[in-house]
Amino acid sequence: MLEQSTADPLDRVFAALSDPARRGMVERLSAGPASATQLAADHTMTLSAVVQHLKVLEASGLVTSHKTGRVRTFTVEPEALGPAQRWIEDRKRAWHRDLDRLEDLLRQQAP
Amino acid sequence: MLEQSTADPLDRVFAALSDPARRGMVERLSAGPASATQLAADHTMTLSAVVQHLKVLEASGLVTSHKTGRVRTFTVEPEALGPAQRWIEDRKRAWHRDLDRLEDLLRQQAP
DNA sequence: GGATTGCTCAAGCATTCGCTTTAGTATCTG
DNA sequence: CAGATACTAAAGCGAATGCTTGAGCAATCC
Repeated sequence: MLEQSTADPLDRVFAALSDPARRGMVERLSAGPASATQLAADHTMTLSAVVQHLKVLEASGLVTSHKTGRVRTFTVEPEALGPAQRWIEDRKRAWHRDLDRLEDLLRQQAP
Repeated sequence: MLEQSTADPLDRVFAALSDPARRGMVERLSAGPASATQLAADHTMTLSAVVQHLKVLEASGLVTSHKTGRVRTFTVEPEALGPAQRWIEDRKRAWHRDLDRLEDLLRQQAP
């Protein structure tokens, strides 16, 4: 059994995106796949730290990776953004629905 | 001078959304404003804890609040979701752009 | 075969997070 | 005025985060 932790995938996606370094890596990867060392070149921190960030991204599903020889190549997985995007859109929709209902009430109250 | 911390607003919005309790509060507030105690009723944790979550949400700009008498009322601020939504959409766009470019290359290579 | 490269693993450490408990301070209610 | 109510502020604590350093190991280069 793969210990997949009980957390909502949304938790992991939003948490992954809350770090500027990780967002940077996703941005970089949206322009095409890259290796860990290539990704590390953009940052001042250790390769070790970069790899740890990449693990967080992979755990969230935002990127996948496969190893060929000694280099591990990372690819962005835009599908994983879907739930987050949908959650945000749902909030906006719900809010507008509420606004409209309020307007109706006001219109009835003071016609 | 208001000590506003140097973090990117995106950091704070995504971080705020990474907690299910806080997302729950935003969902609740999308249906209309509510007080701290009303919001606390939905959760098993202390009012104190709920208030701390609400502070995080307010610091991110996702909600605002104003106090009348002894009750503080919270309102959702859907505008604050804009940057996050845009960031996500930009990623998807960038990725598709890259895909298209790749297809072009393949088409040229093997016509 | 020996050095270099690209990553992996584990330990350690300071900081931040998510909570609780405790102790207030206004505000409203009877 | 005596509660009860609605929050506020602060201290404390265990767990999670974001790093670093150091040590290793397989793939590649000369």
